[in-house]
Amino acid sequence: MSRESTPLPIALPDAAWRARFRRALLRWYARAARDLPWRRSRDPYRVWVSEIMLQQTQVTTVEPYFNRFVRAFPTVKALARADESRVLRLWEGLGYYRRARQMHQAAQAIVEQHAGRFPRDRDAVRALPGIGRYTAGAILSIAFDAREPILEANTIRLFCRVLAYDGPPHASQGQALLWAMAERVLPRREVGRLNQALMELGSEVCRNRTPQCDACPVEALCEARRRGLESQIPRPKPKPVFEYRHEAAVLIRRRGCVLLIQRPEGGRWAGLWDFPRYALDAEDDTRRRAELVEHVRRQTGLTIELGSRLKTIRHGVTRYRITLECYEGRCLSGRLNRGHNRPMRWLHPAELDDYPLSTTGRKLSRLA
DNA sequence: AATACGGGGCC
DNA sequence: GGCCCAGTATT
Repeated sequence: MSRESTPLPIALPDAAWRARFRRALLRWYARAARDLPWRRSRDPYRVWVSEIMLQQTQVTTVEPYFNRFVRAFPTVKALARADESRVLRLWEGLGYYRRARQMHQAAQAIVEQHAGRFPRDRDAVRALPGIGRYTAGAILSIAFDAREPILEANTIRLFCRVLAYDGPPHASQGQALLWAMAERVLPRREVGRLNQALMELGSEVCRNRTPQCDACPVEALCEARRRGLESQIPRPKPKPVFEYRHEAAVLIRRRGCVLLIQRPEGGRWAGLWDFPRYALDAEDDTRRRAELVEHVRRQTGLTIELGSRLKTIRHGVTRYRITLECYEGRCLSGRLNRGHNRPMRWLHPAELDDYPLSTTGRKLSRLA
């Protein structure tokens, strides 16, 4: 049977080139590899945890989170039987919280369907929530030396330059080319080592802004370097348009407790706890604060008296940026509105440690 | 193919 | 302030 596949935009290197490339890369990696916590063991569970945490997250950010996490949950089974709120608590500040929920769910699936042993089968791994093509390839190659390719930020940049491919790397044509390259470059054995060496080279030498071509083991094989194009490849991504908005967060106090709400399912920070927040017009201050008292009364049934403004936080969030003004409120009367669909609780400040909070919520909790 | 999903590192 | 980061799932 014949399948019509779109031809690759440019030709892939031949076998002799690939052999030279692998040899130079591995020689360099033997000398230059960083000592990272998840490289000290090939336990598939640890490899898995690291790969999930490293999705869209830099190595230096992940390191402390990884160490705490595997200490708290050393095995798949330990993770599977943990409370989700404890898992989220250890994920606090890392972002993309769906990763933590999906990893927790996947751990339970591994216990039920694979007797608690991380599966070696490609399709079984891909079937786990939160594991896509990259992460499956990374785990299978690093933990089991399966001959599986990977493609991620570092190797996209590396391959684009080596091949002098200046098309958009995330479009389907670019992805086809780069995944094909990722597969063709693999050796027969020690696949995990090679995949990690590719990422290490992309991260440490073939850097985004300032490629260190003088220190690169494959400089002589790099087509972008040969043409002097290394600083123009890959082409920068089109920037998303941000929406700017203002919100107010309120610390409402009553008898030594503060009011928390749980963020609704389906939205941002789903299921995490937070201080009540209200969208505001960025207008004059007195009117804003009067509106705020009314918002709180309508939404919670509480009558509050606002104290001083505590601080203003700017934080960048995907696709919009919030300026958050934090007010202190004292609860004068009223009770929590039962009809409101968001769960709310009065909590002692000491109890806040037991609840997974949004990042800004955690910052606010230190004021409580 | 486009979009939602976070927060911090680093210039 | 902007750009980027060991991507995945959904529409």
